[in-house]
Amino acid sequence: MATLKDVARLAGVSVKTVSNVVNGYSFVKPDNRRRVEEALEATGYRPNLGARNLRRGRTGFIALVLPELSIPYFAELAGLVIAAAQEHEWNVLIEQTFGTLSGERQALASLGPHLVDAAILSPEALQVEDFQLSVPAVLLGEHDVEVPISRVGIDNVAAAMTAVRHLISLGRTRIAAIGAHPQRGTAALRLEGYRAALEEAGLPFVSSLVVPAVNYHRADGAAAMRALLDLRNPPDAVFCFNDLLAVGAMRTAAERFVRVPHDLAIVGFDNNDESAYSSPSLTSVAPDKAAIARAAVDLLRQRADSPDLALDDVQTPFSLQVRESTVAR
Amino acid sequence: MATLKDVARLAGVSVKTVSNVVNGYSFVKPDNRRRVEEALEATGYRPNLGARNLRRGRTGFIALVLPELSIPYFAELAGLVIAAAQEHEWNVLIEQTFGTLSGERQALASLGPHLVDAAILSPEALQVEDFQLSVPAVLLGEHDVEVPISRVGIDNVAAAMTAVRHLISLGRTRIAAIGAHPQRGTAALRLEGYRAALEEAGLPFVSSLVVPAVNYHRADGAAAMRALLDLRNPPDAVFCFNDLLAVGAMRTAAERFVRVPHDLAIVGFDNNDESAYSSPSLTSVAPDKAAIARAAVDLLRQRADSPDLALDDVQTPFSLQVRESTVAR
DNA sequence: CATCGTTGTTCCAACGATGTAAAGACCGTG
DNA sequence: CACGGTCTTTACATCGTTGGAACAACGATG
Repeated sequence: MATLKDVARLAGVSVKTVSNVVNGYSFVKPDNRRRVEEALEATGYRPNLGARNLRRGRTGFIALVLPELSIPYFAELAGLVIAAAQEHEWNVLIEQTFGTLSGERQALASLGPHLVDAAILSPEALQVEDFQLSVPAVLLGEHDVEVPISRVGIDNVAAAMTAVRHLISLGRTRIAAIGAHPQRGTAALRLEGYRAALEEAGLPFVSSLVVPAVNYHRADGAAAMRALLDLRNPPDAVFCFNDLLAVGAMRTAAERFVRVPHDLAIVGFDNNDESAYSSPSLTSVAPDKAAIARAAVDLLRQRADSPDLALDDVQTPFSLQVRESTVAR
Repeated sequence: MATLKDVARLAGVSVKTVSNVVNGYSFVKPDNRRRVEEALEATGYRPNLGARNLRRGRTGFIALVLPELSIPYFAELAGLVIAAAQEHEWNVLIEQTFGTLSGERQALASLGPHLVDAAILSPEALQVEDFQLSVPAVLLGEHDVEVPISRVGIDNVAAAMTAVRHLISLGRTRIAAIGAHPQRGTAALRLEGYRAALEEAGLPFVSSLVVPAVNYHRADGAAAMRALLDLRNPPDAVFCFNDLLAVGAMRTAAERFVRVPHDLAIVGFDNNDESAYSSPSLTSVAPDKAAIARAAVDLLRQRADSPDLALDDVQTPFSLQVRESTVAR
């Protein structure tokens, strides 16, 4: 592999001059520039990023800390983050925490400043005291605890209200919620939105219609739905806190011969790609994932360049994708 | 951020002694070792990976080049590769090619030896002449062209035969195939297996029942299924070359009121997580993704340590997950 | 023609870690 | 107590790059 030295020898100039050409420094004689460029071409020179970053004090990487890539929402988001990072000449390092506190702590611990320039975090269990980071970071999604980190995400309360209002507008009155979770900040906010929409419509808040979910996997949605259908007075609609839960719920409904959407309307959250193709297709709250990815990376780029910018809180847009899983009674 | 120098000063020893302690060199006096360890603890020292790798000539990264993270198969695989790489102290850099030749060439070009120690490739369009790599690499999946690179994957012909034999054993006789593709090596192999299974059973090969797919997305499966249902004599079973195509096909069937599995049995390929939760759930060829990830990383570790090991071709196991989408006539 | 500013180039040091060689400490032995 | 051999530590160079200072060349200016 060719180094600057090799190129310099071939072009008959100093190493620094080659470096200047590579980095687009203006004052290089046309003649030398040509010779250097020819030598670069001839040797197929590619800068050694390790060395460059050692010298510059940057690494060229950002970390993306998320629960699990096998969860479609995070996979889709990761793809978008990678694309957005590329435009800032950043490479993305993905760390999976599997949603556990220890996994998250471990991921954070490995985020020394020599490994990454910045980090995008999507934690589920972290405590306030864990957020002692040595690099600029941004939190994806809202959390109910106050942490000294910038955030990017949608307004979860408003989004949940939109979903539940939609169900109410269809004449549904016994609306369940799947996905309550004592630790998750977003869960608390979505529950708050659910509650607010019910209240607004004068519907009672029935605690037996609120089902927790340990994880947010399909199996958890299926189990929660079983519990709901076993109630003496089952719901006529369900608001699921993510699409996987909704898919699980739909599966249980099908097994129990409960007709979706007629007997049971279902709304999900995240608008996964798969949700447009289920039968029936799933109505879902659709955060603008590309906007989230872009905003997060942009925010980090700014913080990486000037570290003491104030905290920011970027609200990205969302919409409600109405599909077959919700119709009027 | 503390460096070896800081630790050395604090412990009252030379930089190299600290380095020796950090790297587990045996001959350090207990007394010094203790002092160094205390100093390491006190300063919270973490090695600068850039510098270490510059010196050692390795980067600590491997590349995972794949079409798109939003495709569940690759997302699941990526998660497993990351986990497997972690055990070898490798970080994974994901590059998306979006299945285009230019995207793949670009990804390959960026794989200089100073960026990554090795690479895992999942190409779709690359030509033989593109495989001039400067780092050890392994190809995921089989390809019909011969390339001088080690491979890891299942036996696609056998897997396809297993799927089609299953349909035949259920009494299906007009079996379609969705996913033919002129460029993709795996497509050719799966088609070969499809053909072989038909022949073995004495069933005719009907070319109108073989539908190509440009991409392997859900929409392509839906479109292909529409074409099949428009035939004068539509199929009673479909073998889809991946689960996304199968999900699309199921969706079209539902829209057209074709009953799956009774009127139409469907088999997919990849066994995505979502396939267990569709209604009906999807029978699918299930490659052992964890085994693939592990084998690929292990193989690269060996090649990284001793670069001139011979080419290898690891066959990983697969099974057929029979679910609701296939029953006897 | 001495001086100056501009332009272009080179030399040197540094980023933080590690391999090498050599020096130093320490032991037992003759 | 000099010697050799085994531990233990250190100084130094080095990986490939870039920032800064120094230097060199140049025409223009007074």
